[in-house]
Amino acid sequence: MSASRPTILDVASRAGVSKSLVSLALSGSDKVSDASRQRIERAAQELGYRPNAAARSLAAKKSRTLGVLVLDLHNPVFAEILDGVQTEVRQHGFTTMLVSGGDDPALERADIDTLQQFQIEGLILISHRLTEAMLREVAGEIPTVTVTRDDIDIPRMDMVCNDDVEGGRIAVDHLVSLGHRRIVCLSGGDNPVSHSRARGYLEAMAAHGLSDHAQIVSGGLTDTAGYRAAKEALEFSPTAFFVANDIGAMGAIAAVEEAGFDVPGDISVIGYDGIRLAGLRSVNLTTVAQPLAELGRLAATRLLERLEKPARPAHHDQVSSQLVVRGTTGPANPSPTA
Amino acid sequence: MSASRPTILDVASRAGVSKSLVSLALSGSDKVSDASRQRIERAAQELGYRPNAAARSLAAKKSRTLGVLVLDLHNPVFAEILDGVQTEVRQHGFTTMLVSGGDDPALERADIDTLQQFQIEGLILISHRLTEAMLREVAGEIPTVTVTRDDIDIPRMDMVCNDDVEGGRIAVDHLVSLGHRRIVCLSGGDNPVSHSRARGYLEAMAAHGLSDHAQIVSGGLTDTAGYRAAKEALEFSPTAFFVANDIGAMGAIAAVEEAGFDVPGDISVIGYDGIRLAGLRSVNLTTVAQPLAELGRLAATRLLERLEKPARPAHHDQVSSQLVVRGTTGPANPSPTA
DNA sequence: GTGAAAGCGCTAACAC
DNA sequence: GTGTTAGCGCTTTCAC
Repeated sequence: MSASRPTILDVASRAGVSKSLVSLALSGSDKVSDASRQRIERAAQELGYRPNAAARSLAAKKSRTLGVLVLDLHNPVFAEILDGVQTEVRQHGFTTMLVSGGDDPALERADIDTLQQFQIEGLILISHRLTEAMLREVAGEIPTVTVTRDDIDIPRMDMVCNDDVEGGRIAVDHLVSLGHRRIVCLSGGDNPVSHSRARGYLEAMAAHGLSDHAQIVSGGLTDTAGYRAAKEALEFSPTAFFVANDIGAMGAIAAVEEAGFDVPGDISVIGYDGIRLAGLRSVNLTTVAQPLAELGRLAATRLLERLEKPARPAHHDQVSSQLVVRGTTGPANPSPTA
Repeated sequence: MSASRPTILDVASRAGVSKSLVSLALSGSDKVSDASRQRIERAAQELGYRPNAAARSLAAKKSRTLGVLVLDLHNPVFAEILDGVQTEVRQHGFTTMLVSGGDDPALERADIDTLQQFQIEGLILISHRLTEAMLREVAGEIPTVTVTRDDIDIPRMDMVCNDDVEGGRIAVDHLVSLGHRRIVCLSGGDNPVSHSRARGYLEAMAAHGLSDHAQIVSGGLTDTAGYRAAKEALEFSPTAFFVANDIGAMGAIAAVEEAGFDVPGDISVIGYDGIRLAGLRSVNLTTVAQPLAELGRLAATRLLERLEKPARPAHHDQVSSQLVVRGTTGPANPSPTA
């Protein structure tokens, strides 16, 4: 470890020019002669110079960095959305700073705080833990786009979402077409995504004249939550479960099989999200698939656009899901046995 | 969006003190009178003051931020390691900056570059894509600890690893104890983890006098890689697969079942990692489980220690895995039929 | 205890 | 084209 990192000044003196020329050259300005540019680039190269983002951001008053907050790194659905975000963001020469981890709103707010201290220029929220007040506060301070959350309408905040109500309907329609009537919804708990999906479920059940059978068991968006909810929901002797997300559905299947039922022989299970994992033959989960990478790409695009035009009205994008039929749903079994 | 964020100067004038006092007070110095401290804290509060990390890092020449590079966000194994990292890092008042995404060494090097520009004080590498030259370069510039990679010994670089050779042996011992002989290793490809695990496999096969049956098919560390490798390996008519990691094992199971075989009736499958997902009844994967969170915690600890004592000799920690028997391994079936 | 002053490494006018 | 000059918001001596 040498004395200390070389600065733009070291590069300047080595190249025999002033530090401003170095700055210009390194930022790709066209008002630098080729000769100088080359000398500067060589000097930087030889010195192993690396710009100091802190200084740059301080001076330029922009960091070219976007913050991303993610609900839960354990659920691969976020990695798939992030792929889309990254692709788009990189193309525009921005960097991305990722945080995750806080389980409650306050911790999550603290995570965003960290992001803000790093002078991020915009924020992508792939989470829904923030309270409305917090969200308003954040969105008021920094260009923000939410992914997967459309419950709170804030003037200049963009939202990109899947049509979760439609998705819920798609799931129910599929199940009903297979002859199911006692369809229980294992909801993902108290958050906008889950609410919408549950609403779609309710609407579709009603549309099929099945309101009497409609039954929602509230759980969460993790595997264990799905497991528990399914266990509890078994008492309604359902022939099918519509689970709020794929990971939860995997948990639900575990509970169903543990209780001695066959999937889909006795009970069908349909998930939501369309994570790659669900496509594995060993999982083979029927699901309502969102265009995950597209969701991420769109979010990044909207945010980048807003950085250009901060005042433009909010965009509310909605993408559509698609039913992917695999092995966990099948014809209704009128009297499943344990 | 108001004029512009309040700075330490705004806080100072509102509290009627100088900016240096504010700085002192906010960093918890004891040479500030209680009266001043309170006025300052109130002012900061009222203004919604948030420190500018860029300025702070520039002035203090330290960022209190650690960089973390992760191989693949799609594999939950990294989320579980990260949990351990985060827990430890937060306790010490440090922040963590996470990057991931580059598929090849150069891109990954670029990711680290980004991290360095943000003046991270230390680096946790949960990846193994970097070439030896790159790793030396990086480790020479910044305190670095690798997790999950112990192939390159660099003077002041700490390493925390699982004993993957032992893990490989554990897997084989388990399979052999079930009567398996034609055990094929679906390796994770050309990287240190996979090499060690494969070596453990080879050693154990030899120890059991099964060297003639030893067979390694090279794949990768993703579900699809496991799937493909298994498909290919079926030609050796194995009675068991030892797969380099859990996600790969899930892919392998898919291939096995797709070919009409039963797991574990015809072919047993054992994975490696011990991700939570593997414990789901619907997956129910027998595996060699690493203490994931502990791995992360240890890495963070070592790095934090090194920041204190930059020159101390490198620590090479090794943790042990544990066999977790679940439903994908069973007694050998002498003649599996499709 | 408290304030003044000198930078940290960089960008962005502005002169030349 | 190129150099000079002010800061960006903060920490940190060093006087008082």
